[in-house]
Amino acid sequence: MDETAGAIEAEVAMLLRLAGRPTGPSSGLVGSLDRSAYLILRLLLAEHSESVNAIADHLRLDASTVTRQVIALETAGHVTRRRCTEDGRSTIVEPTPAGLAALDATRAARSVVYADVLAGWTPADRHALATLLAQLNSSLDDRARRVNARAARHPGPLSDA
Amino acid sequence: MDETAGAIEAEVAMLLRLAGRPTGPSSGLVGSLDRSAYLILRLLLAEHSESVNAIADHLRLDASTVTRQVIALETAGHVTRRRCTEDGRSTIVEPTPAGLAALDATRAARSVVYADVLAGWTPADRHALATLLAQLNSSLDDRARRVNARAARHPGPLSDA
DNA sequence: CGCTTCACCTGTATAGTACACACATCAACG
DNA sequence: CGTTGATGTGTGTACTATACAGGTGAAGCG
Repeated sequence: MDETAGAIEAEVAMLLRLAGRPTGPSSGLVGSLDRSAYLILRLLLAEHSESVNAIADHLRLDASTVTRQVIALETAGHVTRRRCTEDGRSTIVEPTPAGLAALDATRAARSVVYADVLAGWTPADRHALATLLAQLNSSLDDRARRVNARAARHPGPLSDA
Repeated sequence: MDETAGAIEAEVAMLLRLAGRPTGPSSGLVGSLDRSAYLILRLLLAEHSESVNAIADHLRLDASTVTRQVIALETAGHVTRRRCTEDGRSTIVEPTPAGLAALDATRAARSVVYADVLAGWTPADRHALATLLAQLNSSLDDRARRVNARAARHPGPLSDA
């Protein structure tokens, strides 16, 4: 019944290989933001400001990973960090104008790449793919949250396949 | 006109984050093949035997990376390596029965995960996603080959956006 | 106050990858 | 045949992105 599940899994695995190194010198994206910086700035564009923890939650990343990435973004001048006045434990991360400009440039560069990749596609197929990918991301995120919640209740080794 | 290109790019970037760590203890895929081993064995199942270079080409990986992964697979007993008798430079990689069994187990485990992820989907949407992902992979592969060919002719720094 | 929880940061480890280079082999040519 | 160049593989090294464990300081609760 779910032969499509296996097929989709296989395609995703291959997609990770093909699209998974979008940064690095051989990708044609030199000088732009790497994927994590890109996703963080996209989030900050939508939310204006977020704590490190909130970013980690949105991106399903470890907070320590986000800490380093945010520090790198700050060093690059793309975000500012400050202690939250209401809760001195939190760090508020906000994008700078330069960061938003870099986001825009990166988005434009990547759109060009994908416009090239999708050059032969019909508008209907493009639209369908965009919709289904969004749906897939939502489903993957749902599952990650379910698994996380279960792991928190049963801190033993995972065996959920 | 190609606003969908940007949307697809954004969804792919997010998908890479959500699906990109499928191995590791928190994925529920402990004990299975990692993604590269999985893709190599899938290729060997289809082709029966391949040289290191051929694998690298199929997977768009550096040959040195494939060398290491094939050695790891050999150590794990999942493939055999031998010098090609016709061309002593080439190494012929062949799957072992144990390797094919591991591939099957991994495929099953991953199918279960994706069956779970896709549980709420209509068959039509699943089918459409599988088809469009295959199409996307094909388009990405095409572009990678085009870019590669161009880089080989103009060995300077890339600037193709 | 003292204990616990929380948010963050730092240290360390790992996977996966590429690039530069070394080595062996083949192929072609004189 | 020996030299020369191309090709396939393997090795040394480095880098990125990530997670997990542990430390530090702030908040909150009794």
